[in-house]
Amino acid sequence: MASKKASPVEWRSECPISSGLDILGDKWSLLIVRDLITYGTRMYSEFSESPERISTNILADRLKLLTALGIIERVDADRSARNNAFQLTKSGKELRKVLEALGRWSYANMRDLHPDIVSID
Amino acid sequence: MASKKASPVEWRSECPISSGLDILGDKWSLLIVRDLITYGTRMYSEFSESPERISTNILADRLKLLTALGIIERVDADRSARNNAFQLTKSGKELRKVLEALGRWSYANMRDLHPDIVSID
DNA sequence: GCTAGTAACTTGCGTTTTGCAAGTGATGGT
DNA sequence: ACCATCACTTGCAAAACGCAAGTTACTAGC
Repeated sequence: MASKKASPVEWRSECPISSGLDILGDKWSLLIVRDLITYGTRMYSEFSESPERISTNILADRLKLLTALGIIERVDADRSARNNAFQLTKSGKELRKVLEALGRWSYANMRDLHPDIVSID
Repeated sequence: MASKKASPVEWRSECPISSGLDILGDKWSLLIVRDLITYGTRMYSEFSESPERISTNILADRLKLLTALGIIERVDADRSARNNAFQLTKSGKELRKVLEALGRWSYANMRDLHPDIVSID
């Protein structure tokens, strides 16, 4: 039978900010997006090399979720996982503005508490 | 003795995006900021009335953290907690750009998965 | 100044999510 | 065909969350 797939997310309200946080409101999802903006494409094992050291179970989970939401995809949709990197979809690329705003805010406002913070590229 | 207060946050790296997520990377902190942008000031119990229904223990925790980080403050710094609302600091107000970027992204990109989502004001 | 009412938290406890380490299994280069 | 290695899974301990109920302490009215 045709399966009516539930949304991968529980939406807490109709507010777009709340809805954005329902998806991206954790410490890891936007770092995956950041890496893809920085490097263009990225293989599974490469994500683990970023300085924040995401663990593989969380990584697998988030890659699945971001794929289900249409934010990232495999570079070659038809090939197996091995040597098949991830890249941003159109929707994922549009997150650049969000990341820039967040990065700028952090650099401007957290330097007192976090002196080593660097400016965004 | 003079206490050397540790930073309220563990910074995972020097990256400003990662650092922003160290502080704000959860499902609730930015909703508190959203409410303060919307209403200007807000009392403790009023936060619980927003449609996402934050529970009081999480609320107390986040208000403490956001205060320690200088993102929010009491309207009257000298008065007791009762009837003493919260408001954004200068640094908190600058988060408006982040929220706008996030809200716009969600509205533009999540409408398929979340048909009831509304546009940001 | 005593007291009642209520805003502002705090506590306890069960559930979910995270973090770490170790394990598994497919694949593609030689 | 072999086997190194990439892409995950699994198990389990620790932390964070969610809910309901309890506690503290202003403060307005008497």
